[in-house]
Amino acid sequence: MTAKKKPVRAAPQRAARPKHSVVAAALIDEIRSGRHAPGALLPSEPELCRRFEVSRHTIRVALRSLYEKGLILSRQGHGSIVQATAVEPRYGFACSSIDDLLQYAAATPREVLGTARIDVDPALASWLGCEPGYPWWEIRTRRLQEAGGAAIASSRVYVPEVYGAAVRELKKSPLPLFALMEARYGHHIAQIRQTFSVVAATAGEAADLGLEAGAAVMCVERRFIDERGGLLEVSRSVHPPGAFRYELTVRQMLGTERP
Amino acid sequence: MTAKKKPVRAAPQRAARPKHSVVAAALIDEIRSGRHAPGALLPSEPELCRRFEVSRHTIRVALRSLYEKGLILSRQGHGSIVQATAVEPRYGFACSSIDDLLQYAAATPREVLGTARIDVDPALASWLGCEPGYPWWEIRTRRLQEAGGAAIASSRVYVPEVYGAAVRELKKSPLPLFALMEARYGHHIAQIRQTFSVVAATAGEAADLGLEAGAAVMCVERRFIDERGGLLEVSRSVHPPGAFRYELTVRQMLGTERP
DNA sequence: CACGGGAGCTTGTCCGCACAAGTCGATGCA
DNA sequence: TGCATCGACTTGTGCGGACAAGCTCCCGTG
Repeated sequence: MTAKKKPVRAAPQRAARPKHSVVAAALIDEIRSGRHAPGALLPSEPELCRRFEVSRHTIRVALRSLYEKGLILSRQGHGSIVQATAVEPRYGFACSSIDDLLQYAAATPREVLGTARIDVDPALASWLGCEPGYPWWEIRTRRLQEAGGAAIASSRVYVPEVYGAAVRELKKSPLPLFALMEARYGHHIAQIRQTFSVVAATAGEAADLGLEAGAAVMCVERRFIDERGGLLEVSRSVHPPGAFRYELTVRQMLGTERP
Repeated sequence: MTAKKKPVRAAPQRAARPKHSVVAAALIDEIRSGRHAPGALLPSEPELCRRFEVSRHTIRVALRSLYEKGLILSRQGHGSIVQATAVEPRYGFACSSIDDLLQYAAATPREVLGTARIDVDPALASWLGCEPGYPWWEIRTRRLQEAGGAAIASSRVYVPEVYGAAVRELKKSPLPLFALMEARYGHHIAQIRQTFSVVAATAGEAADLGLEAGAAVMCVERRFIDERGGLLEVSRSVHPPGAFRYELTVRQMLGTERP
């Protein structure tokens, strides 16, 4: 055995941090300290190479990390523009399907109690967030724990009249309405606003659920909005106590780095 | 003038797509078609170099794009593991502070009704999601619409005994408990699990809120978890009907590419 | 003065090479 | 059998170079 084996690592306390990480940290610090103001250009890549005495490749890896943190934005032929002064810890969640998001009880059977073409009066229009006077569809549905079992949801769903074909399909398909609209009209949902609250059930809702009028129920209002900001669907579902739980796990989102 | 100027661009109809983009598209297609199953390893980078006849740099740019789409995950010394078979539109939401997330009514005054050091019995332990037998703190608080006004929230907050200093500070500071814990102990919150449901108020909660026992209330349970998976705080807040609304806007998230 | 075009800058793409660091199975010794 | 070690293989880091593509400004031409 020669003595050379095991490089010995003379200075184990050295963090041995990659250069690009050191450069990125330095640039983040400079931005936070105001040396590079938002809207201004960062020094060019060749200049940063000279300053930090690293290759352009290393600089680019560092800049990508700044980009992923939302601090800069690079444009070919122009430069890297400072976007924000600090990288804040961001909390959020992501899911890959709308069903996850809505926590749809796909297993529970849905009953379509009725569909009606209605003209939106001012009161309804203000709740829907649309202009009054136009025709919409109103669909009343109910969900049961199992077929013939207890009701766990009573919903009123409103969609503009033009989506009538999707509404007519609703009785034959187990899919949720937004899925039918997406499939038939190609408008895909870009945004969903959900509100959770406890309210007193209306007479109709109480009847659907087998409760006395005015009983406290969980009310979930949802607005589905397409990529142009147009309202696709508005729904109000109420659930009796104990029948509905909404779970939301939010985690700190780290930048998605892959050097 | 010589004739050499303007490279003429013999085939302008060529899309001139970057090679890394072509490689990425090919790999995405292969994954979607099932040629690379989820959990399996992608061919190694040198092998992809040979297959596509490009440099390793180009392969790595392509793989990064797959990573950012959530399709693969690379581990040094091991390889690139297929995570998902298709790049789906992802929905999510993000906010930059926990306060936004909790929609804290920072304006409403908080009343600390009492703090107690308790030993966690098995029933409580199972609800908290911790081991029984250890001492915890239980804090009872109430929030009022305005000083002297109607109660809009009654909470039971549980934290491990070691955070006693933060608990004692609670009466003097208007900050929420998790903020005190973060400030004093440096454990920052990595994950929050929230559950919304309608339940019957317990006798104590009903008394806090001025309702009759068993009244239906909105119940929000929150678990604060640190980066090592440890439980920092568990809380259960109940709100009378109409006093609490939780709003959640979720939008389609586009991938963040920077080539 | 309007405008086209080029110089000179920027970032984007792409190639080559080399070594470090991490994983995992095979090997061989106890 | 159990375990330490080695080596083959993987991705990560870092260097050098070159050219393409895009943006701005400036200058000369009409």
